[in-house]
Amino acid sequence: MTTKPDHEERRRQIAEALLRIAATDGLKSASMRAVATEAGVSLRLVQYYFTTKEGLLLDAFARLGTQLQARMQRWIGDARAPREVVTAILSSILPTDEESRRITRTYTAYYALVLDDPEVMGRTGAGQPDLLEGFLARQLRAAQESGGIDRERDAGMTAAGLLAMVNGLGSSVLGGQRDGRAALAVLTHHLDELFRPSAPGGRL
Amino acid sequence: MTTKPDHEERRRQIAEALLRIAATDGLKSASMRAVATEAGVSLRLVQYYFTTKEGLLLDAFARLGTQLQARMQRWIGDARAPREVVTAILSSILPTDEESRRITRTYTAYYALVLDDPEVMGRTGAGQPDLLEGFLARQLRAAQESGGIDRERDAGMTAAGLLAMVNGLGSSVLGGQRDGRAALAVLTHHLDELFRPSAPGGRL
DNA sequence: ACAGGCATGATACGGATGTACCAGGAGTCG
DNA sequence: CGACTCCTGGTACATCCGTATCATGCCTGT
Repeated sequence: MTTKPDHEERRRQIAEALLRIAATDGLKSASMRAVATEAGVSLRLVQYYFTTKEGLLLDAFARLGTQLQARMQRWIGDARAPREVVTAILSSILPTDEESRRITRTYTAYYALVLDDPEVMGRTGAGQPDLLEGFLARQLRAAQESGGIDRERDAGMTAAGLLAMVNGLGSSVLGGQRDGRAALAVLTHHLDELFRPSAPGGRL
Repeated sequence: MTTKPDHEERRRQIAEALLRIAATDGLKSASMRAVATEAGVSLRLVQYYFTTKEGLLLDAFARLGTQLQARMQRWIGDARAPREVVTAILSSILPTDEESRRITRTYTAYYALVLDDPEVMGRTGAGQPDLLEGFLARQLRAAQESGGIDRERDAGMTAAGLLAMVNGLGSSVLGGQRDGRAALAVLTHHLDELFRPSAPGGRL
């Protein structure tokens, strides 16, 4: 078993243990020792593969981002119509099933962490939202081109608003204010509002 | 000075010290000792007035809620028209000035805390959002009555969406993705979108 | 086959935290 | 006047954390 454990594989194993703990007991419970136990390795091993705890946190965070991105891709699937793509993107973020609940929860934990240590994460995770918002805005503009959305809407503003709304809805679900279904209902309601069938003879 | 320090006054002094620390250095930096130092009292005093740390956290949280409510009342002022009330409520939450930034930041810290200890806060802070959402929905319905908003809109859904959006915008501001002005711009854009009977006039 | 280095285990160290304990001062009421 | 109760201070204790240190094994290259 000690034969060439493939550095990367070990790192993945440990980082995912961290994420597992963060999702269930919160990030503050993810001590080095707890991660080691969860991953089934010794404390020294965790220290070896990730010299410092910050290193471990950053690496795990990057993997979390990859997981979310993969989930989004999966939800988008082969959808090509802008409305479907937009719906898929936004719905995939909402904590409706166990996976998304786990991801959202962990993301929030990291968010709280970055608020306490404002400089720790430079743009490791800060660039993502802007990219996503830009992509979303482009999809909305495409929908405008094809007549699905009123052309007078500001795509950038709408994208920002939708993303913020989904984010807020996720928080409310995690906070127990409503469940995933209700959150999804709010989202789809607003998407229906946005993609309203334009009345014949001009917009209302 | 040792004469009847008025229990309540002392508690306020200490709890506000906790909030001050939470707003600047994060909740995790708000140790008993740090709070004591910030409040200018001895550690024993903090222990005396709030037996346990959880007691202190809960008390401070209640005061934070009061502060936010007071701010909202102040922003609403003497506004009576539904649109103005709605705008005031939502804008007051957004981290645009130092006070709201402090409040939002601290609220977020508590939110992260409650995610780790799901049972600690029963409904101490869980009832508030629902009440606010109900109030907001009622204002929206009033706006529909007076013709400010399309009568076919679902007021409940809209209220939930707006609140979630403001919440998400606040997070993005705290995360450094945009500043308070930009967040306010997104909000007002959506409010303009909502409150338009049929007249597409010039925008500001 | 042997040496060198990568990988792993056990444990120690300094610091911080929440809470408990002991001791004393001040005001009040018998 | 004396005792009792409410406050306040100083400090100790047990625990957990991240990290560092020492020692040892196994694989590989030559």
